[in-house]
Amino acid sequence: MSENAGRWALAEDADGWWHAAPVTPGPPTGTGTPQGPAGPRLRVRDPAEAVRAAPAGTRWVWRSTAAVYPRLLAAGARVERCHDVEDAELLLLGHEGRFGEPRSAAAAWARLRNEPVPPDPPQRAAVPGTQDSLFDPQPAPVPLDALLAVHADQAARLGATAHPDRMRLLVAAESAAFLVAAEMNRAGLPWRADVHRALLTDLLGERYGGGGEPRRLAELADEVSAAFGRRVRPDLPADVIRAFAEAGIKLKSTRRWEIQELDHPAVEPLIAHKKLYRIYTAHGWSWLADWVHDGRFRPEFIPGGTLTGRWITNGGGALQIPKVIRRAVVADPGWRLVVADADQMEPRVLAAISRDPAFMEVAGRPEDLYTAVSRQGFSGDRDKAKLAVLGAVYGQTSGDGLKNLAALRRRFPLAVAYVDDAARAGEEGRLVRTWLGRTSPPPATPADADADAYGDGNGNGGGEGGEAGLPQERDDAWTPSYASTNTRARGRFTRNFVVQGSAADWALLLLAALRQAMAGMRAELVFFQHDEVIVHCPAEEAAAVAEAIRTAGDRAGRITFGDTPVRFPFTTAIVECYADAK
DNA sequence: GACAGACGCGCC
DNA sequence: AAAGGGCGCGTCTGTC
Repeated sequence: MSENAGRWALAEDADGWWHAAPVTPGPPTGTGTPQGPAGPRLRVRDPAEAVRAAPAGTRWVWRSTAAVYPRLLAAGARVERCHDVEDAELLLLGHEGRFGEPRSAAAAWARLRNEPVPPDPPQRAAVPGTQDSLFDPQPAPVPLDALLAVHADQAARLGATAHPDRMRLLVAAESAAFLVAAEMNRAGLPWRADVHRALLTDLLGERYGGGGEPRRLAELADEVSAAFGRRVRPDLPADVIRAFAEAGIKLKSTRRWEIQELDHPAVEPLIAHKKLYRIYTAHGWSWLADWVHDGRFRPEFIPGGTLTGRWITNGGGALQIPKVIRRAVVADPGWRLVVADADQMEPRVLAAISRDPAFMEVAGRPEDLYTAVSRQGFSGDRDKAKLAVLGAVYGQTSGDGLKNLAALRRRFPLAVAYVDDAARAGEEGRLVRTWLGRTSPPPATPADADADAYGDGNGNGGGEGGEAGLPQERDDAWTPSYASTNTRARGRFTRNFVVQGSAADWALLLLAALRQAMAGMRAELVFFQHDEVIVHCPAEEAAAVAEAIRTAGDRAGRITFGDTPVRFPFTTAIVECYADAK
């Protein structure tokens, strides 16, 4: 993760030639003046040739890692580091309060020259079985000189942020994350289709006619109907609510937690049906046919896809694999899965960012964090302590959590004040940032939302009564209760944003550190889910990988948050099957 | 037939 | 016990 290795820029032209050149080192000019090439330019058909021509450790400046790096990987050209111009632009625009402006390299280049700014190309849905990248496959090419100019401009803007070192770290770490994502997309998660099929038949029964409704689902639907005395489709919420109403039970929804307390014979088969129907539709036979090929499940991982910086996956619902389905994730013969889950990641991050001395002390002990908290004002009740911490992070509004929250506030005043401050900022329409500088979007403005409880008082968002003379008819929307509901929701969002987002910051550094540590191994990162990684490796590498993960966790903590006593331990399992990890 | 939104539920 | 944060995605439903 050193910054001293030198940079090369790489760009494709409209004719499919690739141009590469070293970037002049030195301080950013701050004036948008292009940093010129420091050496001869390469013009090649295959971008991997450029990578091989540059020194090892070069940081590659390119438009989009997702667009370029899969091609390099296919040609066997791994790179150590990069600067993803379009991701950097997204982060910088957010930091500058310009959320929503186009983030493409072409747009950034146009802004530099005061020319019309092209909108970003629409995102395409993932196509099963392909490795297509997120954006339009044929974006407007950006010449190498334009790329250099945008890169120089970004360097200057990074220097002008609230904490330049942190923001530069965020950009570098998320660029590294795009490298990790491309490599994970290429590797795929080992997936035994035969195990999955056996599992489905075991849970759902045979399919009528080989491809029809599974027997067990039909039986449960019949049981539900029998309990109501008429035909009821359990997969139609309106039908279920009507049926309960006929039985004298009024329901607001058919959510499980609302139904499972009812005293009615339909409840048990209905809930069983919900569970199995979900598996059938979301991870059943058709999912298998769409997403698993040649023993691998290949979702498209997208770093920073959420507002808070958490990753998303495109296609296949990779971050929502039901626990029961994890039985199908099996290492290759002679290989292992190292499954590592960061212990209480978000509370530890809150300790690190709030600098609450008592909370940092608790988060630095080599034990379960909630148990440690429970001895501080919770009489050793771990569940209560956990609810209090989660209530603070999520913005609990009612229930026992509030009472527990008061105890938490007495023992850890700075930690609670940190999230309370973030909530107040949100309620007042201000922006908040993660530790490294990812910035929350502004509240919705009257022009682009049905209703808006903020925006007045600071002139932000206008108040001209809507656009094009279209007054917003929302007579039910502007009542005080509506406004305060929206305001509080905004506060809960920003409260959670600083913690969830700073945790996502840390996770980027974790992945970068782990990738670096595993560079000489055959081990491959194959899965990442917020606070959990899976590495697929030869059995003889498993112990070293587990140790590398432990080291990377604390190293990521120090790099992200500076000198802190807070530890970031993992629960790690070396298994052949993912389902055996918990 | 395409599309948008609501719903519900899987994960963290 | 009940309800707060972030998502993806399949289904249904209403609309054009």
